[in-house]
Amino acid sequence: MVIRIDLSSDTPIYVQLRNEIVKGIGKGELLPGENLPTVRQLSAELGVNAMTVSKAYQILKTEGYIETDRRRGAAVRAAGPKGAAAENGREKMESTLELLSAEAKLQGMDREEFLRLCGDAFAQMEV
Amino acid sequence: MVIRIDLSSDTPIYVQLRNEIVKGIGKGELLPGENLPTVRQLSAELGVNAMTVSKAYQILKTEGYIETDRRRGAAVRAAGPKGAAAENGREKMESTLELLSAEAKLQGMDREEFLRLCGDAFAQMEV
Amino acid sequence: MVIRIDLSSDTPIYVQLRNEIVKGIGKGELLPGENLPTVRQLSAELGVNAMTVSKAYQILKTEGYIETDRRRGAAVRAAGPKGAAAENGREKMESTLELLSAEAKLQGMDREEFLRLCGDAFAQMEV
Amino acid sequence: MVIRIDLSSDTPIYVQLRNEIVKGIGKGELLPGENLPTVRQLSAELGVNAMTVSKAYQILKTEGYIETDRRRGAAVRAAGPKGAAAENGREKMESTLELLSAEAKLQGMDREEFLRLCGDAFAQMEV
DNA sequence: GTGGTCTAGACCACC
DNA sequence: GTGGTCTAGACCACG
Repeated sequence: MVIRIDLSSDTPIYVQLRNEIVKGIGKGELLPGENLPTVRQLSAELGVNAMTVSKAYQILKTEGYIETDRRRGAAVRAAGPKGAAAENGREKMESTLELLSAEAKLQGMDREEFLRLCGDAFAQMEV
Repeated sequence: MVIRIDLSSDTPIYVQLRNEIVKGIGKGELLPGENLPTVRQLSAELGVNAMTVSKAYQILKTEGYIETDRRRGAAVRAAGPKGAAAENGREKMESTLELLSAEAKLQGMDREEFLRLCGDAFAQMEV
Repeated sequence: MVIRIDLSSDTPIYVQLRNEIVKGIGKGELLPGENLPTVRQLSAELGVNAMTVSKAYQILKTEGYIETDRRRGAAVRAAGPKGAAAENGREKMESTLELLSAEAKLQGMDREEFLRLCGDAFAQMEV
Repeated sequence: MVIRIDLSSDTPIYVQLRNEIVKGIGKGELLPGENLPTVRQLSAELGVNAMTVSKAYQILKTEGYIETDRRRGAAVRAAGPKGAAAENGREKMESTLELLSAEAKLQGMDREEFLRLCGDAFAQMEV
């Protein structure tokens, strides 16, 4: 799986990392039960601080996307995200979609075009 | 129009403000040409510093959502956002939707449900 | 002569006014000795405060572009701008051109293209 | 690189700073990838507030002249200014040149002299 | 140590 | 009265 980080972005690196991994799981590039690279591997590969990778993993763990086994390292959780995180996610998702809708409409997009964009995004998760 | 700010959020106040106002314009709660509250009014109402509000207005101005007439204060721009901001917005929007899709799918949502959510969000802009 | 003012611009209206009139004189749309509209006429025509127009005229007068006769109002000065203003203008002009050159180059323009742009601008003054 | 600020000028300090840095990049005094002084350094050196410097940097960032890496501070962007800023710049540049031409002509400059001035300015960017 | 955010309060230009 | 600018000083997130 390819992880792309933009060091000059304003979103923190550990958040970018978290997002990229969530996308990777969603797309099936990382399968349930599959191991993630170790913190050291990934930090070396991306040229970022190990603490940054560690922080991303920790968030993914609290959100229930991954679980860590002392012996095997981090692996994608089979059961999917925990209930609590999911509920929070729902509200946040609606709020984000509301903002996105507003921006889309004000750029002249109509309902059909916006939904096509949404559908295209979701389609990437179904391959 | 009601603006709700979460002082304990990790997203900066001026970004929250910017987002709320974009939503307000999108929903038609703020009509083209309509005046926004003055910087001082809004800052007093929200209990934040005037510079914070000013910063939000300046961003909205460079994005082309509003314009400021030295005589009347800030008002919603009739022409809509500038081309430049719109182009950047497209890529960002696709990236956000990709992440949202991944999160949605991993919470067990199927395509239909996700698109319904998207449609509901956009519907708020069409009232 | 047509004067176009952008009320939502960040450059003060009286400066825009001053600039437009200088351009007008340069282009020959306002001939030496020709009368300018009265402050009241112009302020009414543009829908701006009379004091704003007055301020622009005052600047043009100190710069030596126009002169005011109590009986005839303001008129384009035959002799052109005064020496002092001209000297100041020279330095300022060089500084502005330096900035413009930098911006041009960084946008990928080459010398030839930049000079063509400069030549085109000057050509408007020679019709 | 030497940065000179005129505290008594009517153009805001952060704009002067932005302009000086753009000139510096154009002249090659600041090379692509090279680091700019930190906000605190520069603010101390110039005797202005850190926020003022920060504001200048933020503008240069949105214009695409520099980028900030959370680890190393601000650095000159290799790719040059973003397309969006470049487009706006073109119109503004033509308008400025038009005004400059008028002023030049009214000071008695002829086409040849004006173009020499323009050429001299651009030459500084080609050393 | 870096930039980013926010505050409280002051002053100014513009209209 | 409006937004814009600047200050001095504090705190925080990030890495």
